[in-house]
Amino acid sequence: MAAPRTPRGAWIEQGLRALSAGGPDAVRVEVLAKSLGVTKGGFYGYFADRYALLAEMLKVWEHEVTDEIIGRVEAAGGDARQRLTRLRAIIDSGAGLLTDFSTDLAIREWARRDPAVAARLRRVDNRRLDYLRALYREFCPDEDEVEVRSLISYSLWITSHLIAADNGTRDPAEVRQLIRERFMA
Amino acid sequence: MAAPRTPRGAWIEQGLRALSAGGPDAVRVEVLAKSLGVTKGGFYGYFADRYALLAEMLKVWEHEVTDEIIGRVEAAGGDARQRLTRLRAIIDSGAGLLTDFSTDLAIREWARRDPAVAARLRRVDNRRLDYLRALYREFCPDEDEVEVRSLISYSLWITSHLIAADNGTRDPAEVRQLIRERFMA
DNA sequence: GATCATGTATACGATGCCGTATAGATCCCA
DNA sequence: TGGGATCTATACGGCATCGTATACATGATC
Repeated sequence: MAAPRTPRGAWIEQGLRALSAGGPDAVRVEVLAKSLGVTKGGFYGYFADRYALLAEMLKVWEHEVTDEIIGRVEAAGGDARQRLTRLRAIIDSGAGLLTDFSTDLAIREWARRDPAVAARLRRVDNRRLDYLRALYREFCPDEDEVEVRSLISYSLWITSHLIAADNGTRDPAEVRQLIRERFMA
Repeated sequence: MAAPRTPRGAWIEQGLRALSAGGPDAVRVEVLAKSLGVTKGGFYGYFADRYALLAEMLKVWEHEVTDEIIGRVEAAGGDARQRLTRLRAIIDSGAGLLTDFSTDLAIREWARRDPAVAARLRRVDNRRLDYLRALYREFCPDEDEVEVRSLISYSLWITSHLIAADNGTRDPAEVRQLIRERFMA
């Protein structure tokens, strides 16, 4: 059993890279092969077709951007405010292919044309919002307030990668910081 | 000079429809032709190539989603709160191909891989946020507060079409309404 | 009604990617 | 060191789309 020069995981990882950079349409078998320095010869040993790869990519992504990250935040312990801060640090560090927001956005766009992707995205959004709610609830007694803070936090994180504006009277990053401080109060 | 069965504008409109539905990669000349009940024969009389069409689409989009909408809101007059309400009504009605958020999102994703698109998107975001700031400023004296409200409003509008979550203790739409009421205060 | 500009259909070669088939290379293990 | 499993390169036919070239259709104008 020869060690694969290009194991299954390498195809998935490169696929996610391509997805992140160019959307689902950019995930082409021959293009991935080329960027892996290989021909597509081995690909069809791991995957039935291009769609099987896309499905696998989604599965890996879902796990990484929910359980994996939440696990890492929880592992270090601390109170809710500390964990919120750590969550933000991990997410914003962009460490890792999957916590990079580009992938998130590409999948959001993809979800609009593929119901299966939409279903998976809904699970991810629910899981993440549930986690935010749980954290805010620890120091915020009013349930409406918990909902408001969770939704605003999540929305601002998403749009911080999406809105390109830059000509307000304040730097957008400053404004976001201002908002965050109010919520941690 | 025969009246064109498929005038220039028809190609642009159909292009925007395709963009909205499937992203920039879905804007294919032959596909558009087919959906217009025509072959691509006439296309190259209007546009040098596929990229010329994409550029034209962007130009039309930019005008429609900024000047056009702002103009309509302003035309009807009223105080800032009334105009904010009307802006929301127009935007959420989804009336028209271009106020549909799908196009917005497709262009946002596109902007991540094309600097020219990114530049145009930045102009659009700036224009929209400037308008929001101007409205909030009319009844909100604190400039930080104006920035906070504008950014949250815009972010929530975007994510309302982007986040699929549905399992909180409140309906997401309710939560957004709650947030809006606080800002109009 | 003939002319002419303009829009349209059709045919073409080129390119990029798909999925399959087959043969060669490589490494583990006996 | 040879067998066998597994990964890889190459070649193939097929399909979609590109942009070009050319001939046909149609309606305005004289």
